[in-house]
Amino acid sequence: MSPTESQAIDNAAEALIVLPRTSESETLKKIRHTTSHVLAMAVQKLFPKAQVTIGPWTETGFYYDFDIAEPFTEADLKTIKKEMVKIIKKKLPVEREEVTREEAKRRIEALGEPYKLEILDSIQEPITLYHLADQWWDLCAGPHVESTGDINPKAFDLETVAGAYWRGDANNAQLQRIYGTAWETPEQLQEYKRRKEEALKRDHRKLGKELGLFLFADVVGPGLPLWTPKGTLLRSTLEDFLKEEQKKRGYQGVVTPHIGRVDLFKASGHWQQYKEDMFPMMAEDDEAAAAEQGFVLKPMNCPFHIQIYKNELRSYRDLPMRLAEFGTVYRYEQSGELGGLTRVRGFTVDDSHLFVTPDQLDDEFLSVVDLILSVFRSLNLKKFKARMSFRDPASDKYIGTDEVWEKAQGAIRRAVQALGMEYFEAEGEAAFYGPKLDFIFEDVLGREWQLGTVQVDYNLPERFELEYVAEDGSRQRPVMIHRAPFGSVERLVGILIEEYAGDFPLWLAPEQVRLLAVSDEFLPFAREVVAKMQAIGIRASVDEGGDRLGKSIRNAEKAKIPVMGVIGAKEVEAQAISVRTRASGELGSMPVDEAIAKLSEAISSHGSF
RNA sequence: GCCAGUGUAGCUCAGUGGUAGAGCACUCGAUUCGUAAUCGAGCGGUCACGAGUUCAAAUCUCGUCACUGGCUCCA
Repeated sequence: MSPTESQAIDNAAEALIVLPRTSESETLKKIRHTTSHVLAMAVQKLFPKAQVTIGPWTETGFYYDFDIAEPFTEADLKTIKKEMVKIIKKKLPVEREEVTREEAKRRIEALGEPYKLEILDSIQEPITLYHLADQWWDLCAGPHVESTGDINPKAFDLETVAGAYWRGDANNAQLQRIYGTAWETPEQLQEYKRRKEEALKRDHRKLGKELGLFLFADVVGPGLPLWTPKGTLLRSTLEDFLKEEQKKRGYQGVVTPHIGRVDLFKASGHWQQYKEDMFPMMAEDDEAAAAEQGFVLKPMNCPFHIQIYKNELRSYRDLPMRLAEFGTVYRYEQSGELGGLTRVRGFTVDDSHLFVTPDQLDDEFLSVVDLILSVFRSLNLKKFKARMSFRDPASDKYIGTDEVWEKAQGAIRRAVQALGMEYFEAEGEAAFYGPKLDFIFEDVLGREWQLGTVQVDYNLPERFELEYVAEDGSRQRPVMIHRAPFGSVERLVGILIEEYAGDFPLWLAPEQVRLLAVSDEFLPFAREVVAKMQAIGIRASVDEGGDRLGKSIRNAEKAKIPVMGVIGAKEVEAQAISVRTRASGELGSMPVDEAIAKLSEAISSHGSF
């Protein structure tokens, strides 16, 4: 779990035990580094054939990768942990030795550790070895604690085993990785485990099921979510909100089909560069299939929007032209990559393609970033990182010339500098047609997901020979901006569920108000009140369950409904409801009209009741 | 796709070789109740699917599918 999540679930009372990230604590760096070596030593003692590779710290612990024929089991972890405790209790001194490259090579060869040899080739001087007394040593840069006795045997744990590729490359051998965590005190370890469990309670898959927002059905297929009425209300509210924002900024809605000819995607380059991520082509017969004549499900919306642009000869007076669509796309993600709503095979992009003149590019890019940031503000999303996603010049997975890429990347760099925002740069993260500015969020497990994105594209206008007529009558090529503030509605909903822990703000809540009758005789009045609320668009309902009040309240609380209205004899008499909110509890009786006015105001201002 | 784990009622889970259980939900009946669980009865499962071992399989073996964690990959 990362600190951003821990902050989210940290109440003042729970923050007594501080859990720093490894990068924030020299002590934890040393403890975790040394613990990973103790792990490796223990593994090699128990499994002499295991070869060591690397064992770095992570922000919450450490891991070590081994090459071993038989993968580790959960039971092995217990045995390994016992062996580690033994090593810790021996209080072996950790000794640093600086050696020449030749000497290191000689010693590693003597041990027969080919992976270490490869590492040696890739590191800079000084070359240091760390010894656990005279019993074990590893090529390592440190830092370490002074003795294995400095590791608290009650403050570390082995968490899980996993496969991992050598040097992160799927073409290389698959190694066996053991993940562990280590802290200064047993109390920190307990707190870490507690927070991890706490975080899991807000997992969007768990809450999505409990709140009845979406589901997956085996017969429909993996990674293809189905949205319930409640989940659909949530999605639509988000979509409507963004549509309104876009209307204010000169966007025009379009609608395009879910499938198109292969030829379209050949023209765009998708068929050549993106085929592996697409569902297989549908062809009428074998002959058509052989000739690559068929239809594919769209993995992106851009080629379709381009056709709309191309439909007429455009003038510079028409630009910028901003075509927007909530377009559902399909990508054939590998099975092991699917998970909840954050990674699916069919999802809806809040897509827009802006066709601009070169002169308009910078301003238009800035205004898109402004829209994205304002959307995040409205959703109260504060914990994100901005990533400039550039191409990897060494890779051949991109289309277009170096010159054009330099221009596009330059435009993004100018924009983030003009905005003075914090960002980081990542090579190899660009789309195949252009560089991006991406906005990255974290899920409950600390995994990072891209949500919003803006992309500068000189390549598709070229490939589709897009033009506009300039002031001087000449034909010019427009630049395209691809952008999606949400990124994907599915992923956004997943992240929002976790951010809010299922407690949606009033304006987003699928069910905003539930009226509870103290006994059945008050149901008619409750229905009357609900009808008034529904008439002005408030998502209200009556609990018709016939339960006692306590039970009805419990049900509404569990459903995380923001506002409850209790109705009994007194309320009917006074034409009022007794308001109870999820956030603040009982608020007392309030005339129906006043309650409705207040609700209505809170919803439209995105405030709370 | 790769490594590992999991799959029992709508949900959460118990059941480790001898013909399947609990709580909640749902239905019905009684109760008409004032801020987080009223009482009782009933319904509900080809134990993911398919093979195999066995006198006998939810339980053991193999395969398939799905999910979970990790790797690779990505909105």
